[in-house]
Amino acid sequence: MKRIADSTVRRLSMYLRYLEDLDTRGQATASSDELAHLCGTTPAQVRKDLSFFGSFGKRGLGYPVHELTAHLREILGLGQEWKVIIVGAGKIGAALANYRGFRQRGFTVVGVYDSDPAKVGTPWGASTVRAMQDLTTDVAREGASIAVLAIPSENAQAVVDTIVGAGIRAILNFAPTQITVPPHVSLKSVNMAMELEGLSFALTNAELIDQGAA
Amino acid sequence: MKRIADSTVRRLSMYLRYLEDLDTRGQATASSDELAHLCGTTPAQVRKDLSFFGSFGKRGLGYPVHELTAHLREILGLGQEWKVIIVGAGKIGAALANYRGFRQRGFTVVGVYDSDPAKVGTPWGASTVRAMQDLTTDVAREGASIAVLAIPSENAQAVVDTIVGAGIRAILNFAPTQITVPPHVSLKSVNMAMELEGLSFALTNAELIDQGAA
DNA sequence: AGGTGTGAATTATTTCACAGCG
DNA sequence: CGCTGTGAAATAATTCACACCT
Repeated sequence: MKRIADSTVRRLSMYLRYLEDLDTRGQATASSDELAHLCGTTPAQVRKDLSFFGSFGKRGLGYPVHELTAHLREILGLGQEWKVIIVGAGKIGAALANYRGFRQRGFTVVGVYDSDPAKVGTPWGASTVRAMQDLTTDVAREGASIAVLAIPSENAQAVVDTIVGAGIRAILNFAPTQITVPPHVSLKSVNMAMELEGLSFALTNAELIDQGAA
Repeated sequence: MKRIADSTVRRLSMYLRYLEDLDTRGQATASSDELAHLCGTTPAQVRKDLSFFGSFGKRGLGYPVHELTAHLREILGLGQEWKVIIVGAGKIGAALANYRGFRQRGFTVVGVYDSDPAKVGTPWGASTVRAMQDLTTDVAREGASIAVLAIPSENAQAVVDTIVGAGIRAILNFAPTQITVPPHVSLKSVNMAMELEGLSFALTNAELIDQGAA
């Protein structure tokens, strides 16, 4: 079976985002052309992306919005609730916990952890910050499978080893450092410094840039 | 002149990150092999990336750490101070303003803006949150060239038009929506929902995934 | 007509492999 | 030697273009 590229998955996520909009507005069908325009890609790309997973469209008509929305949710695995822990009770952790889209898409934060004893026990939304020592048993009890890592780089790898040992199978890493995970664990990293430096590069070397957008 | 891919620039940023570490530790040279290992890429990739910009290495020896660090900083445009405004005085804005790497790499926040009258005037670090109406004249006076957009999707495009009109030439967008900018403006988007959904997809379709890492 | 689905062509990116220099 | 720099080869991603359905 053919492998799906990361870039494809990101676009699926974007299609879903806009299809939901269209669905709410009651639009029945959308063409690859319209979807491409909304998402800043090309009609051929839209059709190719979707065709990996089936034939959802009707020739001459376009894609049924409501139906395709459901399909994409299924494909992306959003048909279930995902339990998420946040490791690191700092500003980034707070921003994420607050993030509306989080809950909206079926991601539930079941615990926030910090290694700083001063933070442990302080209120955090409806709950309180917990100690790292509790993490392993909590994850097992709650059945959390995703962790958001919002900690400094210093001992990021040690923390990763702990949470992987606890049974976490996917990690969204905000620490600006390279971490490694076993093959059965998925890892995505978001690196602010890298993005900012990309902009700095673009401003400095306008003529060398691939394209102006992202 | 050959165009530089975005992926290349991201790796340069990563090389810099680790070269700085090595430099601090007093290591004089580093081979493409060592660098690749630290950054999770391949030696050939490291050499190809660097060779776009010059011949920095010595055959049989490797790359001079201190010198290459300086070169990369220059290439990435980090030789100067970049003035940054943050639009949206919420949690994400706060997390970013707080981010150490920000200042460290020569990015200075010169203003924080919000359209909510209740937030305008409230303290923000050493400064206070300012009104959107002040943005255009402030940007011109301060010479800010980068904006971080940490606002809801609703009227993101209108805000973009305003800040582009004010003279901002690079935008880091955290709003989970597609925005368009004129060709002379650089845009990078970070989309939490997309990352999370990528993990959800990976957990759901383990066998379809391109690779386990990022 | 109007718009999907898809093999084929194109373009971009990564990896190979080796000549050549210190 | 050891390791860079780089064309050439391999792979991956995107775009084209058109047969085909409604």
